[in-house]
Amino acid sequence: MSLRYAILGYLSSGPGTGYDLARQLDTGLGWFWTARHSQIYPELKKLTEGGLIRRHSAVAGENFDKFEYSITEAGLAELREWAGQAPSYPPNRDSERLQLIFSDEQPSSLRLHLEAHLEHFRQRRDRLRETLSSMQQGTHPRVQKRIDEGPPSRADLTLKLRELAYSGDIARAELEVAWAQSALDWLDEYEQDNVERLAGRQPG
Amino acid sequence: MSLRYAILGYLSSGPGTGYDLARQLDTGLGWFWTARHSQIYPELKKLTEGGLIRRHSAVAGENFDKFEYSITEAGLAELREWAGQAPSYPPNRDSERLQLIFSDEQPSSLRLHLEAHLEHFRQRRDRLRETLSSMQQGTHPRVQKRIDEGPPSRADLTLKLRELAYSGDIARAELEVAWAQSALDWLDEYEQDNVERLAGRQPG
DNA sequence: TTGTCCATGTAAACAGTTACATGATTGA
DNA sequence: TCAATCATGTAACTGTTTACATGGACAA
Repeated sequence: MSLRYAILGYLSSGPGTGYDLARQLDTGLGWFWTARHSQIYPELKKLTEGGLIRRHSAVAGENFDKFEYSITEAGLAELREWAGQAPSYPPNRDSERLQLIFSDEQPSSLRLHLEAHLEHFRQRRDRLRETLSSMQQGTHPRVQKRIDEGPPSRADLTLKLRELAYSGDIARAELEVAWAQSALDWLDEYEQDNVERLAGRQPG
Repeated sequence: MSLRYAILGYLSSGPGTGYDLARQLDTGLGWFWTARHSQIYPELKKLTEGGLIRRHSAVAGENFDKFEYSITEAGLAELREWAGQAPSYPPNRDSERLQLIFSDEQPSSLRLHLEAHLEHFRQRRDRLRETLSSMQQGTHPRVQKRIDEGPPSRADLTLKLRELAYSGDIARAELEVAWAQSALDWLDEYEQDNVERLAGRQPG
């Protein structure tokens, strides 16, 4: 249900094509929503039909047009209305945790599990840091465009809220890294104990 | 795709009805997966057809039978195989963050947003603490059943992995609480500054 | 007898992923 | 001219939610 607002939000910083959106949302890097182009193009159509965005042709090559979309006043109003509502939280679904608690018959797979977790969130943390850093240095094109071309009264808040959001996500990733590290420390001890127990049983 | 494993995992601690599963998964409380009964009953049928669980009648009232499901050897093998794989992480989708970064034109809604966030994760933290606590005290029926009736070699690990999982989720909730609190502190200052700025402009 | 919980299903709609499909532009 | 990237769509499938539907058990 948030895809439409992710699109409206993106376009609220300036016009863009479906392809632009797909690049932003496909990877999900530096962004808070993900979607494939196969979901984006139909949604752009719906938003256009609803009058929340407008579609116009733009030159892509010599005899080839692309379509740019711009947000309308109605779209801006709907985005603001949505942003001002209290957040709602989706039901928790965490397959990593499920796998973890049902590994109690195969502790041998725990190291793989925890190391993959560690690596995943290290990378996420690093990419989030890079993105935040580029925003703070003014080299993030889209955010800088929003700051430069939006109403001056908004500029400070634009950056501050991104900092809040990204530093929060960075802290989340750091927490996962620390969690996995302490779990791996425990696992070292656990496996050491098991080795000693087996050695004690069969000395020599 | 994890629903089948959530079900297999639940049944790996002992037999249960579709209704039992629905109660566990409907609220998602103290659990890592959520589903409605409308999704559970068809999935139980599929799993039965695949030979991963078995269905048998059990007495519910005088002239009324309910259906109990038990995991089969094939089901246990599939559960173990899945649990041993490296975790994979779904693409990030976070409507709360989207709402936050697009509130830069309506700072007036930020307090509502942050207070709702704070309250949501305070409650989640408290419920997770209660669940963990009941497991550690041996009063969590389902987990205690798994510990008591499973192979003794598994018992320590069953509890330890639940502790890892739940304490990790508790730490996540605590992080969100701390994040929201520091954001609210910033907001207090921000609004104070604005009041002073307005007062400075129109003194008296 | 009335309301709450126990108990089990199906149907329609919506959201998201994967696969299919096509063609232009640009730089090496 | 070849590969990578730009650019735009549709179709089929899977997963999830909401709504529809039914009926027994049990306690106030």
